[in-house]
Amino acid sequence: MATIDTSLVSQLPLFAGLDAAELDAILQEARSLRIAKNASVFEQGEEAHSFFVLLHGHVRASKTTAAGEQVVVRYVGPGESFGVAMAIGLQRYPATATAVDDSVVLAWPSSAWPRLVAQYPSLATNTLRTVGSRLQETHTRVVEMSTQQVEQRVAHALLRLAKQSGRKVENGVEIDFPISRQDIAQMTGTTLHTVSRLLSGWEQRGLIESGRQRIVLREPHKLVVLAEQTPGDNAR
Amino acid sequence: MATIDTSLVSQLPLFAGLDAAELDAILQEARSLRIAKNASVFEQGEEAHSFFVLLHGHVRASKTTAAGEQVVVRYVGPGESFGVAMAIGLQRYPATATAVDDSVVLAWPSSAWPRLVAQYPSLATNTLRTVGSRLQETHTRVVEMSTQQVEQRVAHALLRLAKQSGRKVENGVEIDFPISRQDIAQMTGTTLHTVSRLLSGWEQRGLIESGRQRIVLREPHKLVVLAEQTPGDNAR
DNA sequence: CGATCGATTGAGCCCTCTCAAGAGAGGTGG
DNA sequence: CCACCTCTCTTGAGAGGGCTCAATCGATCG
Repeated sequence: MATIDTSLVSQLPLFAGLDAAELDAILQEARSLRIAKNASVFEQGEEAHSFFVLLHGHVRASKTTAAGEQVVVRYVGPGESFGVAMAIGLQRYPATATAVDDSVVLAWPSSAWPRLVAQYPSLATNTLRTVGSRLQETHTRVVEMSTQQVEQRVAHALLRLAKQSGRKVENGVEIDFPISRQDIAQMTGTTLHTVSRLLSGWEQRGLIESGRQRIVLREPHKLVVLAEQTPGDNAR
Repeated sequence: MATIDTSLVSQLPLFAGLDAAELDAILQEARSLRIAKNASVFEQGEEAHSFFVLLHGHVRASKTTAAGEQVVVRYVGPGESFGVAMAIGLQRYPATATAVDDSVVLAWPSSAWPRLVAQYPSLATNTLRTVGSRLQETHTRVVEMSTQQVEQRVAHALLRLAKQSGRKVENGVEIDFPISRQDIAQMTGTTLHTVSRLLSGWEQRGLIESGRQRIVLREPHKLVVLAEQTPGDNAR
C-alpha cells in the first residue's frame, strides 16, 4: 500500500497543532479507500468500526426513521472528518454515509482512537471544535425549521450548499455534486413536490438554472433576499 | 468564600476519570453563584467569559432570531455543564441561559479552559462526549420536526422533559420546573395556541393534569402511544 | 385588591401536503 | 446502436393541519 502523502492532509482542522512527524505517525495507521458513487461508507446501526476523513468527493449522511422516512443530516466535503461515533461515545453509527460522487476516504480503526487521543491531545480538542460547530449548525437548522416557511428554508439550504461546495461556472455558482429535489426536501423538512415547484418558479424568474440532479445559482443575491424575507414581506 | 464540597460533584460526567486531588485542584478555580429565578446567567452574543456546571435548579438555553423570535435550545438540569462556548471555539455565547428556578452554578473563567484541558486531558474527552450527545439529541429533534406532526412532537417533548426532570407525585410524574405553553411551543416549533389546544384535549382525556406553568403526566404510556402515532393512525 | 402574565377558545384562512398522472433524461443490455 | 427501463422531475387538483387574529378568562403576585 502506498504511503499517504502528508502534504495533502497537513492543513486539515483535525490535525491542527501537530508537527510533521506526529502527523506521519498518525497517517501510518490509516488506510485509504475508494468509494464508488452511490455506495455506502457505513450504515446506520452498524458497529462503529472506523472513523474517516474525506479526501475527495462528497458524502451524504442521512438518518432513517422507524417509519422508513429519511432525513439528510449533512453533506461532507473534502477535508472533513466523519463517522466519529467512537469519539463521542457511541458504539454504533447514528446515520448512514453514502458517497454521492466517486470518493476517496482515509479510514482509521475506531479502536485506535483512545490511544491516538492519549498520545496526541490536539486530536480531542480539534474534534471538540468540529463537533461543536456541527452542533451550532444543527441548532441553526432547528431555528430555521421553527421560524421560517419552506421557501426561506430551501433558499437558505441552496445558499449554504453553494457556499460549502460551490463551483464557479459560466452562469453563476454550481453545486458541485449531484443533488436531487428529494435530497433538498430531506434537508429542509418538506416534500420533493414542494421543492420542485419552488425551483421551477425560481428558474422561470432567472434566479437559478437546474436540471437532473444539478443546480446553478445565477443570482445568489436575489436568493439571499428571498431567504431573509418574512412571511408578510411579499408585497415588498 | 467557602470551599466547594468535592463529594457533590465527583460523580459528574465532566469530571469522570479524575482523582480526588485533581478534582480538588480544578474546583479551587471555580466560583459558586446563586442565580435568582428568571435571571439570566449569560446572554446570547455576550463575550464567553465563563463556563458553568449547574448544581441546583434548572436553566433554559434559548436562541433569539434576527426577527425577534425565540427558540428553546434545551433545558439544563443539575449536574450538566453549559456555556462551554470556549471549548468549542466560540468567542461569544450562541444562546441566552436563563434560570427558570432559583439555581446554583459553578463558574470557571473561560481563560482557564485551555490550561485545564492541557493539564487534565479527560476534560476534553468528557466534554467531547457531552457535546456529541447533544448533537445526537439535536439531530433527533430535526428528524422529528421533519417527519412528525405537531401533536407527536409535543407528546415527545413532554415525555423527554418528564424523563429528564420528572418528579413522582401523587397522580403521576410532574415536570420539575415551571414551564409554560409558550416554552413548549418554542421547543417544538409551533405556537402557544396549538400547544394549549393539545394540552386541553389531553387533560379532558385524563392523560395529563396541568395548570399555570405546571404539567403532570398521568398516563405516560398513553402519551407514548400518541407520540408514536402515524398521521393515518387516527382510526385506531 | 388590582394588575399583569399565562391559558383558553373560536373563526377563518392559507401554506403545504397528499394523491395522481405524465414527461423527460440517462443508463443499460441485447 | 437502438430500445427499453428506471429514476428524476413536473404539474394539477383538492384537502387539511396548524397558523393568525381576536377576545376573554383565570390565577398569581405585589
